[in-house]
Order: sequence, then structure tokens, then C-alpha cells
Amino acid sequence: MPTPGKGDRYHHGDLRAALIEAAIELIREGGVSGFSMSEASRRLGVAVSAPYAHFADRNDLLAAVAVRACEVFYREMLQEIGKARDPADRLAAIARCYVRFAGFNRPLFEVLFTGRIDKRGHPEVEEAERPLDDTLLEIVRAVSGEDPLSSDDLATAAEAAAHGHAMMLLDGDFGDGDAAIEEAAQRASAATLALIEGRRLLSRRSAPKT
Amino acid sequence: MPTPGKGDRYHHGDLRAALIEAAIELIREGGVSGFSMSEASRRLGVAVSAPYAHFADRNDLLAAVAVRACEVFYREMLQEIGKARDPADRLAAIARCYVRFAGFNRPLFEVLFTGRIDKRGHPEVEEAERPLDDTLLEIVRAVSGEDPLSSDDLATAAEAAAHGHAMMLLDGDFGDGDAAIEEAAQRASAATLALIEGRRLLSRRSAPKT
DNA sequence: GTCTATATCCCGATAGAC
DNA sequence: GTCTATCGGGATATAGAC
Repeated sequence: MPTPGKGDRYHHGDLRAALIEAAIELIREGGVSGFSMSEASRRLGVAVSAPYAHFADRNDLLAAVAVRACEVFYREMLQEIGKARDPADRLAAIARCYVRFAGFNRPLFEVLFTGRIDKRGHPEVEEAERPLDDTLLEIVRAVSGEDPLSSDDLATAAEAAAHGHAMMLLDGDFGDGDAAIEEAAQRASAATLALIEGRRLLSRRSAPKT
Repeated sequence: MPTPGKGDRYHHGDLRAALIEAAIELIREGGVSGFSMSEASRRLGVAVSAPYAHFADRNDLLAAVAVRACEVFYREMLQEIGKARDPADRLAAIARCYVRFAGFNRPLFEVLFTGRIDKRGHPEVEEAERPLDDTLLEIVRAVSGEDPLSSDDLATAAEAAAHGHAMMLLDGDFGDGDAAIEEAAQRASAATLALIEGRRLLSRRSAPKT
């Protein structure tokens, strides 16, 4: 009865991949804390002990979800960045992308950016995060040009603005549905541009000679 | 043995208040999800059933903590605002205050701003939040003056910036200790000012007649 | 208002059979 | 790789005595 390839009991099926999918679905329904190994097993119709053949423990499975999250986010980020040439517009595009990712891939976003997963013993996660950080830093440097100190400042401020809008979106502050997501993304983008302009203005004021 | 007033078993003591304190301490140690009625009872040396004489359920206790959080935050906010006259500086002061509150009163901040507590049947919480919202809106209006539409935009952007910095602080992105808190607060304040200036600049560009 | 005792449920993780 | 069975733990909440 258990068909090899895809069956109803995951005998010889790809239980590992199915567990990741199930975890994402559970997180969608009840947040990271709403995910449990037992419930995932129940959903898939396997024994509660089955997952431990593929993941050392609960945190190990969450780490796999986090890696997936990085991959998805990175892909979408590159795509969105490609549409713009101006560095400031690119940074705004990242903010837009960040918020959209939060709205359209809420479970992945939560695991990656609010999910406090234990990274000890999971270097894969930090490795998957690196391309994201690198890309952000590269663009931020293109925006603020010369001064490396100011780059870090801008990176932090932009990240905070994007993160703030994303959290407010997930909190329901913009309402529900796709329209809410796009509004939040648009505002994050606009805020990022305003941030860039405002910083230029203020730094010019405090150091008029430059 | 059980001394009325203050004893080691809270017989005739103020168990209700003690439970709120215990809840805050537990949240400090393990986040909102790290708080439980049973553990709080254990810490106070009372039976697990005792809390239910004062709170209908777990969520009811959390709501009480949220109300306390509003009170503390509001008080600190008023104090910080009083130091500045210029509306922009006041808004920056709110951002600074928001981040400091997150850093110095982490448990209260988490319950109020990230703690997803169920507000159904707890109008007291939303009522306690109102003064906060009102004060923010009042100051934001003073900043952006005329245009009421732009006021809402600015309020959202400022809130997002403050929230973003606060979350990054709690995430350890600025390091640990008081210095980290002050750095995050300072950055949130600076970002808020930049945001205000940048918005003025960009709106002037798109509508040069004004 | 507090206690004892209990019902009910869910969780993570492991041992050993197949 | 998966199953059955189980251990050990912790949670919420209620009933009834004092």
C-alpha cells in the first residue's frame, strides 16, 4: 500500500521535506510557539518519533525552516533590486521587499526575524544569512558613499524602519489582506527615502564645510 | 503563623499585586511565553489554584500587566516630552523614550507591544492605551501642521522607526547593558529627526508651490 | 482566600521491535 | 525509516474542604 515516491503515510516518501512544509503551516496558524513536533507528526500521519530520524530535535527543524526562509527572501530581494539603478531607490526596494516578505511569507519571516531560534550548533543558518547582510551593506555603502561610519548608521536605521513597518503590518495596524501589505511596503519604501534625504540634510547642517 | 499584612505564604497578603510582580519577573527571564500560572504560584509559595481567586485565567493576568505597562510608559513619556519645546524634538523624545522603555522595562514592553494578548473581554487595556495614542497624535500634528493625511503618515513612520530600533535592541543588535540601550535610543531619536526633515524635503519637491 | 487533590491535555525525547 | 510504547515533565483549570 505505501507507494514509494508519494504515499499517504510517507513510507519511503520525503518525510524530511514534508516536515518542513508542515512546520511552516503550523507556524502560519499559531506562530513559532504554535509549532510542535507532535502536531506536525499528527498532521502528516506519522508516529511522533518519526521526525527524529531526520532532525535531532525541534530546534533543528526550525533551523531548516530558517535556511529556507533565507533562500526565499534572498531570491525575492535580488529580483526587486534589479528593477532599480539608483542606490537610494535600491535601498527603498529592499525595504519594500522586506515588508512584502513579512506579509506574504509570514511564517518564514517570523522564524527568521522574530523567532529566537538557537543558532548554536547551526552554522548553516548564519551562512544562509550572510548573502542577505552582504547585499544590504553593499547597497548602503553605495548610498552613503565616502564615510564608512555613516554607512553602518544608515544600515541600522533602514533596517529598523523596514522591521518596524513589517511588525506593525503583522500586528494588523494596516488592516488585513494584500492591500494592507502593499500599503505597509509602500510606506516603508517612502520612509527609507525620507530617511536618506533627511540624513543628508542634517549632516550637511552639522558639517557645512563638506 | 501567616501574618496578616505580609507573610511568607501570602495569607491575607496582597496576592493579586504579588502575582503581577511575579509575572513580570517570569517574563523578564523567559519572555511572555515563559510565564505560567503554575510557575508564578510556585515562586510565591501558594497553591496553583490560588491565582484563580484573583484572575479569571492566564490572559486576564497578562492584561493586568499590560495596563501596568501603559501607566509606566505614559508617565515616562510625559516626563521626557516636557524637556523639549520644539514639536520635532518632542517627537524625537518619544522615540527615545520608546526605546528606553523597551530596554529598561523589557517585560512590560513585550507584553504591551509584542505580547499578542487577547484583548477580547479586556477593554481596560485599550482604555489604558488611549492616552498614549492621543499624545503621540497630538505631537505629530504639531510637527506636520496643516495636512491631516500627512499626520497619519508621519505617526506611522515614527512609530515604525521607534519600534524597529526597540526590537533590534531586544534582539541584541546593539550589544548588552545600559550603553546599548542609550545607543539604540539615540539612533531612534536621530532617525526620527531625519525622517521629519526628509519628508519635508521630499514633499516640497513633489509640490514645489507650497 | 487559600489549600489539597485531581482531571485533562500536550509536549519532547528515547528504547526497542520490525 | 518508521512504528509502538513509554517515561517524565509541565500546563490550565476545576471541585470541594477549610
